[in-house]
Amino acid sequence: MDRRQRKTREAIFRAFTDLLTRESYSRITIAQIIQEADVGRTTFYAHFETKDDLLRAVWKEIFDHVLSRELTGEATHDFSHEGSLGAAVTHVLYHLRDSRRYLRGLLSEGGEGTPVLYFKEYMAVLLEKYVREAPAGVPEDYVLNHLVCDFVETVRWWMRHPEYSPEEIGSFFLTAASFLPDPAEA
Amino acid sequence: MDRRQRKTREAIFRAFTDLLTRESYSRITIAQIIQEADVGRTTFYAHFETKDDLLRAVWKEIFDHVLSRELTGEATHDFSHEGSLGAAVTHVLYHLRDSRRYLRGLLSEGGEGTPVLYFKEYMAVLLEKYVREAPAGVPEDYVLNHLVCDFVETVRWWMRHPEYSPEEIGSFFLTAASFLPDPAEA
DNA sequence: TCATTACCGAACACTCTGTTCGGTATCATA
DNA sequence: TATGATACCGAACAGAGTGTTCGGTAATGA
Repeated sequence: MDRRQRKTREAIFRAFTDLLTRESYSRITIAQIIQEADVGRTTFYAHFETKDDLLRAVWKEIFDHVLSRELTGEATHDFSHEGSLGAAVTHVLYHLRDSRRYLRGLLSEGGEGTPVLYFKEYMAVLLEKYVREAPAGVPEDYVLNHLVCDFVETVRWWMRHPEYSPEEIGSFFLTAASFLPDPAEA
Repeated sequence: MDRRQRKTREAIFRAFTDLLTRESYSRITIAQIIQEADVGRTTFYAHFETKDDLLRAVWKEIFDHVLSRELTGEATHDFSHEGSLGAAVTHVLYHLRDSRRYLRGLLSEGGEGTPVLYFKEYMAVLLEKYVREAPAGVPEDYVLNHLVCDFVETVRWWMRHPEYSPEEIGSFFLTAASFLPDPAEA
């Protein structure tokens, strides 16, 4: 990739995440981004089709990190329970904490606007395998949807209460969410 | 209230809810509303400050109905367990089903205006009193927030699966949500 | 060196919002 | 029935934002 392209792309990313620390996603304009990135309008649209496209790229980068845990040797957190739900959740939470600076701007929109959608898609894939047998009559996709939303909501709550550790937040989630294997038995 | 005002207001409401059956909230424009309502642009802004203001009014009307159950003698649904959580939830679900025609447009994707926010505010008030003691260490506002979001998410799921009855949906919610008194003991 | 390609910025067309203004129709009341 | 208040109308306007076009400049990599 051309060095110019790389630099421009990074400048846009940095500008966007910087803005997200101050403004919520929907309030950020392209004009703000290109001004902060010191990049021409045409250049922005050469890299991203829309603001939503840039958003998707940001989520992708976050979860590329999350999913490449075996590659990064940095044992920043506990892998002793590798494979268990608790470990998986905590792992994700650690990575999200690394992005907390701008994550708040992505999640602060009270509703279920676009910015949360990509997050949910990734989490659905991650949580799918941990769904235990649903109680009689409760549809399976209801359960998964329920879990994903619980997790997203937990993270959203966390952004408003950053004093808690990933482990604490993880335990809140596990305590709150039904339909999951008991942490002890997993 | 002036008859003209009443008619205009109702025309706008009807136009708005009609549009919500076809489009999601964020995609609806003022131009569409006034065209559908056959009302002048100036007139719209004489009644509502913004589109969000109209949204709030719609939610208010829904919950005015929900909260005035003792006034309406119509026993459209079961009040035998009046006061219990199960009855309260089912009651709300019945009323929401009456609005299901346009409710979907309010809950699906939402977007910038965060149409779900007002819904959550009303539900927070309704569910507050049913929160049981949270497990040790789990903050109380986390629990309430968790509950409200579970309910909203349940309704959202319902809109995509309208074949279920209010009672069934209610039981899904009660089964899924922790932090609630056991239906039997409430 | 040199063709390629990224970048630049100004201008443009388009959509949507919310306001202003002068004029018309309808209401409530005396 | 006369009259003042007020709701409504439409056209026009300012302002903000999006996404595109185009001719020119500069960096890249082979």
